[in-house]
Amino acid sequence: MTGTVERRRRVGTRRQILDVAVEVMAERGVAGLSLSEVARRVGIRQPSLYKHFASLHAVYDEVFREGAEHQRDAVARAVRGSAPGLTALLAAIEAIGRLAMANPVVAQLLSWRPVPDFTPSEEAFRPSIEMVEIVRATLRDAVAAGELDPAADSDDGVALVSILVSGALTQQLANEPDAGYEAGRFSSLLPRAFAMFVQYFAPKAEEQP
Amino acid sequence: MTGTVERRRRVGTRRQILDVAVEVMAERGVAGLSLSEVARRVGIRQPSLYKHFASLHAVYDEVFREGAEHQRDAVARAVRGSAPGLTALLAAIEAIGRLAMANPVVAQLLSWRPVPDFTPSEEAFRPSIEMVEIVRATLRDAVAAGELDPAADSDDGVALVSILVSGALTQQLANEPDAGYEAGRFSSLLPRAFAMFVQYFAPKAEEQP
DNA sequence: GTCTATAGAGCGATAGAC
DNA sequence: GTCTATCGCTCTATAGAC
Repeated sequence: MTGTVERRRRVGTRRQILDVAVEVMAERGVAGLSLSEVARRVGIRQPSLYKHFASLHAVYDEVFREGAEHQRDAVARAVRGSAPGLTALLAAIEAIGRLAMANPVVAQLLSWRPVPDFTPSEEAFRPSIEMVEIVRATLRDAVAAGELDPAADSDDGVALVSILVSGALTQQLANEPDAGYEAGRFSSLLPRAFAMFVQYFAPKAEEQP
Repeated sequence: MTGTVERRRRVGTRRQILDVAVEVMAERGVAGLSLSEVARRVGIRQPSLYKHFASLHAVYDEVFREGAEHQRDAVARAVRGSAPGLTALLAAIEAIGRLAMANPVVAQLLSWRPVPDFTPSEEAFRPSIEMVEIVRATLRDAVAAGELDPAADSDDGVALVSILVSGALTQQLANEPDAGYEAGRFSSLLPRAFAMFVQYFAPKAEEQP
């Protein structure tokens, strides 16, 4: 039997630092990340960490970047796997919800600002922008298909979607963080919140010519 | 001219500790509150703080309690000053929004869980429960007046309202914390989010007998 | 209710040997 | 890329004099 430390070594120290960092944040809160604690659990001395990351903020930044990438990829996958338009939009929303509840710490880092002096670098933030563009494109598709009023394809439309998603997840993470996406009192309301949005932007009577 | 420290002394040390605590949280993040820093700014030695509060958590708890009371009072005031039903509900929602943007730190303490090892005491939490009851009562009024479908007067109805409110405020606080309620890209969408809710729970065709 | 003194612990980061 | 040693700083909380 290989000891835990030994096994961990084999995965690559850098990878391991990031995983343990998320672990620590889960226990102490996102702002409670400490490189000393990470080093302790990884099984190296704290100064050795600086060979892998330039600073505490650099660790936050990389966790942010990876989290944003996963989120964008989950949305892209959900959209690709669905009929374009409203079906894809709902799939995207649910994908974000499931991912957030499976990884609450990263979700908090991405959508709140829990570490006051940390701002993600431009590079770390880029996947989030790309994700918004994907959502925007599904809104455009839904409008083109006559499923939504043209007003939905707008900055306000995207903002309203993000309000619904972040509202459900915020309430869920703050009140029942361990409930899971399906069981959660708030996260399970996401489809109904989506229905509110769809009804609000229901296309007017005129059909496309 | 009275010096700052002197003036502060006159307001009462306990009051001052709470005000400065909010100040510090605004600068360092909610989780970054430090009694040493509070004592420094108040102009007393840090051990003296313990004559006023038993611990760091006790300070958090009191900030939470006062914040929850203010929120409840703002909602009660908004409801009392409006026609019962939907008008009152919108007024309540906007009151929460304005209060949150005027006091972002307290809003974060109330609706997120930014301090991992702090949970508000039952007493501190009570005003929040009372606020929810007020909101629930306005839903009941709106249903009785035929403004909403009976389904709106339910736990899910309240949860959906809270999702809209916390979603708009979370996005606003995380992305444009200094924008103010009226100017904020997200907070200014609260009335439209409310309209989504109203339309979703529009009463069915039958009138009351 | 304020003070001094102190215990006991934590942290991020750097220098320099191997 | 790991280590030891260390700097310099932060913090919460308690004991006990006034």
